Amino acid sequence: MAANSKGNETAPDVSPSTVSAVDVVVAQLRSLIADEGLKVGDNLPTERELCVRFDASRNTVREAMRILKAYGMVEVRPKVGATITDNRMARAFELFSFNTMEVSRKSFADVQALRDLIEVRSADRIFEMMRGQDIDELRAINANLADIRDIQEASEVDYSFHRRLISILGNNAIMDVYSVMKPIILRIMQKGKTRRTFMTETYFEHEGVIDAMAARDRLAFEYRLRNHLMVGFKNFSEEMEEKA
Amino acid sequence: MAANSKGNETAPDVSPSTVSAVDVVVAQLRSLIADEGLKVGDNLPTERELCVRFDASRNTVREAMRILKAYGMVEVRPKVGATITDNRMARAFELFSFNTMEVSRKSFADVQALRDLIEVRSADRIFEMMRGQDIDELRAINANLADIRDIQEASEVDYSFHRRLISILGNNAIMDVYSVMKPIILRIMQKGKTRRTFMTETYFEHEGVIDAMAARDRLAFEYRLRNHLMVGFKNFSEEMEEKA
DNA sequence: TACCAATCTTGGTCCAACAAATGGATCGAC
DNA sequence: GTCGATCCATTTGTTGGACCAAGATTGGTA
Repeated sequence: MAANSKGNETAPDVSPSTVSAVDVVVAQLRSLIADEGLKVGDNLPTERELCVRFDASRNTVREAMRILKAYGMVEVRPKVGATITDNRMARAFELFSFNTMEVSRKSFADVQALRDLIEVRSADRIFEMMRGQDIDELRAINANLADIRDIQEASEVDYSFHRRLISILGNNAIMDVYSVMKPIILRIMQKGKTRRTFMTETYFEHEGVIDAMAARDRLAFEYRLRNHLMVGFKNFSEEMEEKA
Repeated sequence: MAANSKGNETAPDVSPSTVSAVDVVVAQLRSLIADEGLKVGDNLPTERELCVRFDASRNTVREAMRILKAYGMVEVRPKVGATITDNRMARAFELFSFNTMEVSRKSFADVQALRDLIEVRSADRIFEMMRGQDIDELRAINANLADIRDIQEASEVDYSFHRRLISILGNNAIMDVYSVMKPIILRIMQKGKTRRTFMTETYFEHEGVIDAMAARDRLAFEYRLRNHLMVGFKNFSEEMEEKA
């Protein structure tokens, strides 16, 4: 058993002020997983065993475990222990499920600017890559806006439309970025809108974008798409104003 | 199947993880933030005050705080306390980055395309936002290429240059994306280059970009920067060919 | 063999204490 | 009076220990 410890092993180096014991344990746990070649489904040692192995108190180990749990890397069950999982994606979405805490205004603005970059400024490449099937599917997706039952569903359709649009680029990195931003994008879409707004304005704006694509009119595409994005952000800003 | 056990009737079903005390505190913290209308920058009560307010032990409060910290919702400093932040997007991207360890050739191409989008296609905004200090700092960073000792160090400087460049946009989402892509970007930069290449070609290409900024010549900026990115990727592609 | 109870294990929670860091107050010098 | 150094109190960081509840294990019994 680790006696008094406290002094810890002989490793005074590094800047100790910025590195907390919990962070060290987190790093050690990562190393442990990597070194042991642990895969999803395997179990970590018990908390008490980790204490002696890392020479840390149980509370410290538990706080480190909380971090891994929050990251969706492990799943802890009483009596069973910590099982390695890979729910990081789901966690990423949960980050924004805290509807109690509003996503900051700047976050919205930044995301919207990035969307403009991705969707509008790559218009040339979209036009270069797009096929007839892309346009057909976009129309099919947009048609779903007629049947939406609530805002939530509408924003999902809206998101699908834009996701399908950039999928034309065939760029996985961009798709990944879009996936991560999805929770925020959904919120932007929902802000200041009603079910009716989606079924009319949003629908027609999308149609306009598709029409521009079908006509291979790049300038119209850019103009309408950018305008569409701006409208969404304007709605959002107004609602923020009212709240304040 | 998992032994049902738990003869208890009418279990609240959903939320299988049983409501642990930590989860309760997390929920209470969320309510607290919402009810008090706390914004980014505000401070939460001290741990001990939260203990009495939520009737929980300090360990429980701390574990709950670890979760919020891991989610990028609060930032805790000794003596200062927990300050509300909104780094959730950065966390989301971090989580996501773990999945992209498998870097295929297409991944490189996709990342490079995204870099083109971010750096070159936002030239107008860069020119709109940039100040004299930005140019000075870019020159200072690029000057470091003269002292680099190895490829690793050189690529770090190279990355810093580009990161500083896009920081002019003042867009956190874009900065987060760039941070996530850093490992891949570094590999792209290192491919097909030598220490000498960095000290000569890369250095002068960067200087050319800075000169264009100083002269407020946007077309030259776009041309040189895009060319710079293409050169880097061309080197990379050639080395990939040889290896294959 | 099948079932059931006692026991062990393990995560969940709490407590008390000390260390380290830092913001703020106090006090002194110029 | 202003500035700076020093001291103090507060707060987070960490530790070790304790107990509990429930699942897992074991062993006994029918």
